[in-house]
Amino acid sequence: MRRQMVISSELAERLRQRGWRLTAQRRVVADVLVGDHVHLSAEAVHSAAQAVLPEISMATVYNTLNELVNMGEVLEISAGPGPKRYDPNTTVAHQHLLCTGCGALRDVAPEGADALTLPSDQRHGFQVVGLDIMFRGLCPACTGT
Amino acid sequence: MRRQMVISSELAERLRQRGWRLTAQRRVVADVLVGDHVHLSAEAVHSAAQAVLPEISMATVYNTLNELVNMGEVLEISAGPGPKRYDPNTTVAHQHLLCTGCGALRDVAPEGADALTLPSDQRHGFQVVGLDIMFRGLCPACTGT
DNA sequence: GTATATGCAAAGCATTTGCATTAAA
DNA sequence: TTTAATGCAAATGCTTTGCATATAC
Repeated sequence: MRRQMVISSELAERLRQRGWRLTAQRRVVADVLVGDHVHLSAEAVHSAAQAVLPEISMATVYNTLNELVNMGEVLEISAGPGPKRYDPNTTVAHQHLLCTGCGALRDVAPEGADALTLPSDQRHGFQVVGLDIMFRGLCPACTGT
Repeated sequence: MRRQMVISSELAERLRQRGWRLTAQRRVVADVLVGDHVHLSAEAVHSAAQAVLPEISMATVYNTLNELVNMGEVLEISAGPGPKRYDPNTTVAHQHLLCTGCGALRDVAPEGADALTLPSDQRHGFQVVGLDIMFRGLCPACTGT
């Protein structure tokens, strides 16, 4: 059994070294975004951040999330209706499984993902950079029995 | 050489037989949504529809698109920023290639897509129904030489 | 001290909704 | 004739932006 050690601002500190101006707000947002199967909406990040720093604004949360996405430290996921979600799991390649009933989202590692390629006659002259896979289904709670 | 024959309402007529109340507006929207590599925004559908039926409203376009999506006759694609797009190609299984520069979207048939599965220990109890694959890259125009 | 981030409030865009009118069946 | 679709305009939800103030460096 290992307890979760709160290493405040592991990510934030790393970004500071890259020249990121480290504010209390940014540190809190970075601290919220840790772990697997974490797919928080901006709203959820804001709530969690407010628990620590009550005066943090939505605008700052959005600004910070967009910076983290542009820096490649957080993934942005648009799935189904509702707001975008933010996924801090960038170190391990993974895909997603979405419940079309309730929107629940899980990280998954499908089999055969490496073998998946786009033949050159299918590339339409594009320079292909990456791919995202979204499995759709119903979670246990939404399956009805 | 084969000229495109305008078969007015092929889709619309089929849906009428399924009990869809066939109005001029719905017929026009259905007529706009034909072909491969067709990924129109609601706005674009509205413009194209207005060329034929000037009085058609955005609300009706959205209503109709949502019905077609719910009937499984049109696919809804959320990719990157900007509005959703609508893809009438539902008969042939296919995936998408997105230009992250300009948003251009192409239908593709990747290799190895059939071999792609989610092992049961990765399903988190979900009943898996399908999957979407989005290749990301830069189109010829956005590659900069 | 200076450049940059913050908070607020307002604006923006995409989409949905309520309701009286119109049209399909 | 009846039931459902339309158009309009207002409302919604999410996200971005402008600007004066505050803060990291």
